[in-house]
Amino acid sequence: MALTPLQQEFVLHFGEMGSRWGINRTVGQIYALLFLSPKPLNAETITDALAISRSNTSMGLKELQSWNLVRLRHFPGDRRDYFTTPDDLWEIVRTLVAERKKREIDPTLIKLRELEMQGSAGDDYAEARISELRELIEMMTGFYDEMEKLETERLVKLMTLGGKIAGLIDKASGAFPALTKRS
Amino acid sequence: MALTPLQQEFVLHFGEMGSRWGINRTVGQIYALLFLSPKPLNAETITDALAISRSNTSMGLKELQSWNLVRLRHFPGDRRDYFTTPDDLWEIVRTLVAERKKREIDPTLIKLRELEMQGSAGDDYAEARISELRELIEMMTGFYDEMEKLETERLVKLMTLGGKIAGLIDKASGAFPALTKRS
DNA sequence: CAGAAGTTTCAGAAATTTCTGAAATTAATA
DNA sequence: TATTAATTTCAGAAATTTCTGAAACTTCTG
Repeated sequence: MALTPLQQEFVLHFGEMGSRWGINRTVGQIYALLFLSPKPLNAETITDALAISRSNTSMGLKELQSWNLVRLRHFPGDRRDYFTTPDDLWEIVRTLVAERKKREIDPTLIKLRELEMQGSAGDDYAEARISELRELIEMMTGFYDEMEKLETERLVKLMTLGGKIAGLIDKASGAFPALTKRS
Repeated sequence: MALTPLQQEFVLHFGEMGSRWGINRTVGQIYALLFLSPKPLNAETITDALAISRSNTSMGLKELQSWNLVRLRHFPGDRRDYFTTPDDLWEIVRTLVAERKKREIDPTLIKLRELEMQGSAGDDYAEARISELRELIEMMTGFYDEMEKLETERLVKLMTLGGKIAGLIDKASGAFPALTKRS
């Protein structure tokens, strides 16, 4: 399968960005290719579209599956595995955020709680800083949990409220005088 | 400077997480050390606390400076550079998010716009997908820009609104019947 | 200006990650 | 059950990233 110039450039960009996103070039390219493909692709097709080894494709797909970023499909009379990305971009974003939280935040939250439990015998500053950090992360992950629960439609509304957000917050929480415009 | 067991474990954890966060072990460790230190530290002190080479410390600090994650301090009669992290954790989070956006999102947004400009001659599906992705990222970065503008106090309120958020959104945007409880 | 103190640069060494080809494994079909 | 097709595993090769020590540079001080 030869790539169109548009696909080509998109795929190469995702490959290059891969390292900044915590995945490798191949994984980025495979994902990009699937993302732009209207039909599910099998490993063989991916291998030759990207000019990589068959084993590299296999590992890349395994990695993408561990991120829940691809869906497996089958066709009657063909026993090869075919892969796609979800049509719904919001679903993709939700997965991406959930997985990054799991890998980048949760382990640290666990570690911070551990460190607080075991105490510190006189290292008061460090203990306070760790505890403050743990609280902040808990607040943010709590907020994330709420966002996660919202239907896409509400999420879109929230995101497009623009300048109205500040006022809303104030109304919802009994505005703190110093923050309101009048007085 | 010998580390307390608490500092030690925190520093090692941040070192290990470094690779998942897109920085290297040393950079993670230096940051962790500064974060827990009540006083600014100079390069020499960092070097021996972490048992790394002086040049590695220099590179790590440079990297942290490029992320705007450390502040430079000086003391009278001492011409060495001393480094700290901000006391305010919210400031740290804001910086972190801004820098990650700059490195992980902005280049892709630019690339997507480029690809849309140059068109595609018949690759309709890819073109539609790219355009949809670009729109979604624009919506999210627009929302980020709004959040970014909020004072920390309002941000905290928003994050701790809990279950009230859905109702708020509905009220603010003339609730969509299908989403409200009544009817 | 000469020397000392502090910092950065940089080429190569060390470590780590990614990728490949070959072999092994799994599963379907004859 | 033997054969074929598809996929995975894995040891080592290749590429990349990180780290170090030595040299270069910068800035201050006597």
